Amino acid sequence: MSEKFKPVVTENKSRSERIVSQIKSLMFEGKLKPGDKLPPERELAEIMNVSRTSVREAIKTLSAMGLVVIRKGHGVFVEEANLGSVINKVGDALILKKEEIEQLFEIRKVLETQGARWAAERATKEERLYIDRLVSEAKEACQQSDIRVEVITNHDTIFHNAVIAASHNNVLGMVMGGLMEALMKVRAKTMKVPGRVNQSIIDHEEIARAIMARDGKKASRAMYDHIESVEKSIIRENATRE
Amino acid sequence: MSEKFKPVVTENKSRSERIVSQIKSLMFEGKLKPGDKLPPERELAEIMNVSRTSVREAIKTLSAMGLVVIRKGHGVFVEEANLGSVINKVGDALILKKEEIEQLFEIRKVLETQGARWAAERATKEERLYIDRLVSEAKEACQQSDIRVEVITNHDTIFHNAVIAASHNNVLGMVMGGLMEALMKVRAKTMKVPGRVNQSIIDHEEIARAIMARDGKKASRAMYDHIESVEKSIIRENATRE
DNA sequence: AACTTCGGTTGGTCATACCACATACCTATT
DNA sequence: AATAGGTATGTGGTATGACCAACCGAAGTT
Repeated sequence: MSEKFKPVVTENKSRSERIVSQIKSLMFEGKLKPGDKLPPERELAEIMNVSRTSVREAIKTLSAMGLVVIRKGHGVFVEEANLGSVINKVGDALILKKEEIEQLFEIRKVLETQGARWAAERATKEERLYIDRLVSEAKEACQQSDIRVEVITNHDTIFHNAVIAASHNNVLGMVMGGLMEALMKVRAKTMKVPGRVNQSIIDHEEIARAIMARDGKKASRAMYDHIESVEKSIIRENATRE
Repeated sequence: MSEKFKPVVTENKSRSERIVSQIKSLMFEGKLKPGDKLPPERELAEIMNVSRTSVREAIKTLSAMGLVVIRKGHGVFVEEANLGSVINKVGDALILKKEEIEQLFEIRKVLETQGARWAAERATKEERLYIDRLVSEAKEACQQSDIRVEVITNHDTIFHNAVIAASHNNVLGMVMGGLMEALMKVRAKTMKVPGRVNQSIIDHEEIARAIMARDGKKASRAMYDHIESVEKSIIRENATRE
């Protein structure tokens, strides 16, 4: 039999894919709003006339895309499909090759530098005070002898997030969130470099001062220096192993 | 029973999740490179001592994240991890709020401006010539009367991608790919604004000239002006509706 | 030589059973 | 009556085993 007798409309989509687009459509049309609970898998399978397997695979896909959240024993719930939820998932998917770490820092220098500038220019009084307090607390905590690395790492994350938040650009926060998550594995090690902790605190102090003074240019510059300093530590660390 | 008697290591991960991170680790360590073929599902299930179901759900997740591509009758193959693929799949359901669009453009100004600068400084001769040729072609195509909007929109995407690619920072490419995907829907409309097409071509020409001349500062500035010009068109368009 | 056929590999779907977690309700002990 | 404990039920998670559908390549046919 020759080629041309094959069915014309192939309908290439698999069943689970069709379920995915169907549910996405419902969300787009507003018939499924954030917070809504999807019918149980078994029920959904019956309604759509497919096996539970297919339904599960569809839901698994939607979950990986961040459009729904699965809660064992409760059900499947619709998530808000905003830029954030999507980009946040990106961190999971991002795998950093060693040569990409350098490029990531290039981006950080650009984005966080600008973020610090915006923070200095736009932060409310509360935000500025909060940032300042963060640094003070870290400085104190740092003087205790039994200080653990996790605490500092944690502070570092909070500090950077606070600055980004004060920049009043949510998209920036989302992007940085994704990138930092990807960098996490690498960064945990960084703080162990001798002197790194103290240097970071000093750097943060400088940045905070600039933001308090609402000096965008200075904040930007301080952030740049800080990131470059951290970068050198990480690159050096990573060069030793492998 | 008091809190402290709970098991210390909860190991919350489900089996499929564990398989996902296991495979991701292999990719991170370079033991699975793009193009590599994963063992068949049945085999994988046996190796890992789990059911085929779990393996399939794991692969489904990896696929949704864009880390692998599934080819029926062939097998599962490792893909290069790019941020765009994730967002790409969410596509229709993504809704950009107006304020997010503004913030997105703020980020674009920062990132693409820097990207243009890097492109001017780092592009190879071939890359520079390619960018230049792109603009020439678009200019010609633009003079035809029966020119369709899609063609120009397409050129615009290709041009911006080419500049980013010439910046020699892959991470930047991934981030921008994701962001632009999110902006797509909005942008398709922009080109319909009277005069927008011609203005874009002129802008691109200016950027290309600066890159050809390896003038980072000029390229950066030209890109900034271009994006700001596009932004105004989009904001104006979007303000009219809703 | 060109085409067809067929068997094996691999992902896709189905049906069923059972496990693990969460909640609400009910029971029995105090 | 108050509370600890169990139990029924609803929900997602996993395991089997069977079969379907796309693909490839080798063997067979014209």
